[in-house]
Amino acid sequence: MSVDASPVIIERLEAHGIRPTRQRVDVARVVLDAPRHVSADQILSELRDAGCRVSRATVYNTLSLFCRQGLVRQLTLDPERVVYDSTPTEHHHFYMSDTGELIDIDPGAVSLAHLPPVPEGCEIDSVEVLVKLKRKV
Amino acid sequence: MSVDASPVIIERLEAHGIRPTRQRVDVARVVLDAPRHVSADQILSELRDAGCRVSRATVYNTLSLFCRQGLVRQLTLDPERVVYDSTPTEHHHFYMSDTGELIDIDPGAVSLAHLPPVPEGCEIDSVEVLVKLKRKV
DNA sequence: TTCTATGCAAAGACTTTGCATGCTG
DNA sequence: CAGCATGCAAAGTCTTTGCATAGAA
Repeated sequence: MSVDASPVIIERLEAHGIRPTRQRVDVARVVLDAPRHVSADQILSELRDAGCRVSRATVYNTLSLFCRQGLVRQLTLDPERVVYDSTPTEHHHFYMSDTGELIDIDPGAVSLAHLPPVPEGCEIDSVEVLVKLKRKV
Repeated sequence: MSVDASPVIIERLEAHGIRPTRQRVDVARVVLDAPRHVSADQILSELRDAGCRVSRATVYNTLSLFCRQGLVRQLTLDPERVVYDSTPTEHHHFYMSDTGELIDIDPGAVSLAHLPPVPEGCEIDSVEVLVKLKRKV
């Protein structure tokens, strides 16, 4: 049920050590085609709507595989809205608390002037800034 | 089963429009006594260990009430670790991804030099910085 | 007394797992 | 052919809900 051979996507999966099966390519096409933030269920619906035969379990398994291999990142800003981010590199977010909508912020657009000393024996892995927004009244 | 009258806690609940029942005071004593980050289940265990009679449902209800009334904040940095933060005012965190341990960072200790323009029709509600840490090798 | 809170168990959402079948290399 | 991926349904986790009882003002 592959709509498109998607050589770019296949290469990208292989580059991350992921064997490009039909279902994985289908999931990748939904998640990776553009920078976006999608839930597992949303991915399943989009795939089903597109006529792809994929089971729920496979979507979950595939997403966690993609996470492990660094293709996507899991974001949990709200327990009700676990979402996969197709931009796996460090960046920041605007977050609309009411709608759950997320907008990426380029890491270059934010600069941190100070940070407190890091606890003993640790080093910084990443710094993420979350800007929560509300509608102007 | 109130171990202690806890007048300070009772006043604090009342100041937030919360009627100070025994169970609520018990939950508050666990969560609010010091700055900490605890899960619902952890709270229930601590209460049970202390000999308090509280049901799981009441812990959940009480926590969501405390959230609504601005006494605590819910943090979800990891879908596996939803946690309540007893410091409801804006601040930042160090996060040990491996253990889930959280350390508060005073808002004064971080300064953001730049932020990109906020989307049309919105204004900033809060800015949160999350510094993920890993063990130094 | 009247209204709200509590407790229990059942229901619910979301995610993972076990195992047989099918596909990939 | 050997091994990994998939699908389905069942099991798990965490959280919420419904309703009768108990408690607070």
